[in-house]
Amino acid sequence: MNIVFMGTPDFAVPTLKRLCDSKHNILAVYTQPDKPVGRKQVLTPSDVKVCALENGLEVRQPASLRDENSFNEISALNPDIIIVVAYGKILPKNILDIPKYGCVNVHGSLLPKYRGASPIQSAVLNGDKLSGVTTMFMGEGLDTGDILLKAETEIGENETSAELFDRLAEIGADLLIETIEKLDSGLITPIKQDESKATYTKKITKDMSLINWAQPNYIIHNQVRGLQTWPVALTKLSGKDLKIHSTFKCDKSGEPGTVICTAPLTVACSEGSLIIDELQLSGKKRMKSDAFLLGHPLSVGDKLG
RNA sequence: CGCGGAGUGGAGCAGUUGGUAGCUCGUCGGGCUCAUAACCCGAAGGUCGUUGGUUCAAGUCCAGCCUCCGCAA
Repeated sequence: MNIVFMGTPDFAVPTLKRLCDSKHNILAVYTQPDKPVGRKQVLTPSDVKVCALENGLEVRQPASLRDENSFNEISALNPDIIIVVAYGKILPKNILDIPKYGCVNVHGSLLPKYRGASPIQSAVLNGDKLSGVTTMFMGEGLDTGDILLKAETEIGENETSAELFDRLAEIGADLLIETIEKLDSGLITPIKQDESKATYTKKITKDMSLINWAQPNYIIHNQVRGLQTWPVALTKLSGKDLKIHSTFKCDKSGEPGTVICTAPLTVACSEGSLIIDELQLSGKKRMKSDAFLLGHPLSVGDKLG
C-alpha cells in the first residue's frame, strides 16, 4: 500500500520503522515542526523526523493542516491510507477523506477507555492491571472512530508509564502492520465504540506531581509510576524539591509523610508506606536512596512534604 | 546571553574568616562469632572538572571554558 505516515514522539517510531521494513511504500512523513527543547532551548527535530531521515523518507512539517496547501499536497500523493501515531494535530475532515482505505490511528489504550491525550499515564495512575493498544479508523471526534484491532497487555506492579510506553509502542507497531494486512485482504469488520463505556483522559501537567502523603500507599505508588518520565512525583525536603523516581509498597505504617525506616528509606502514607528506591534533590542527579542517605542524614521521624 | 544549584579518593557528602583534605558507605587484609548485610582492628585509594589570575600560600578568592542538574518550556 502507499502510505502517508504522521507521527511525532518516540512512541510513533517503532511503527514507522516496522513500516519501513515492510513491503509497503511510504510516500511522505508528516511530523510536528522542530521545537526548542531543554535548558538551552535548542531547536530539536522530533524522534519521528530523525527516524524518517535515517530511512531516506521525505519529511514535511506544516504548522497546520487546515489550509488548502496541505490538502493539495496530501491529495497529490494519492495515498491508499494515512497512518497516524501520536501526531499531535487534529486532521480536518477533508484530509481524512483523501485515502481510499481511510485514516488509521494507533492509540495507547483499550478503547473506548481512555480517549485523549494521556491514555498510558492514566492507566498507570489509576492502578489498572490491564492496558493495551487499539487501532481504529479516524473520525471527526477525539478517538471515537470504529475499532479495527486491539492487543492487550498486563501492567506490572511496579511498571512505570515510560516502560509501558515503550512496550505499547512495540505492540502498537505489530498491531498496525497486522491491521493493514487484514484491511487489505478485507478481513476486518470495524466495530463501533460503546459510547456508554467511553472515558477521557486529561493532559498531564506539572501540578499533578506534588505528593500528598495523607493518601494510601498504592495511590502514591501509582502517582510515582504514572508521572515517569515527566513531570515526576515530587515532595519537599527542608524547602527543596525532592523528586521521587521510584518506590515499592510496604505494609509498615506510621504518621503520614514521616520517615519510619532508613534501611531502606521508608515513608509512611495514610495506609501502609512506601520504600523510596530512587530520588533526586533539586539541583542534584537522580540517585538511589541509600546513596542519598550517605550524604544527607535523614532519620526516623523526619518529615517530608 | 531566561533564573538557579553543582563538579573533592569507587558511591553520597563536609571542608568554617585562604595555610597542601575529612565523614558515612564500599573495597582489601586481619580478628571476633554457630552465623551474618552485625561488631572490632588495620590498609589502599584524591594533581580537590579545566585553563589562567591574585597571594608567601587556594578545594577555599577572581575571570574564562567544559560537563551535569533543578526551575522554566
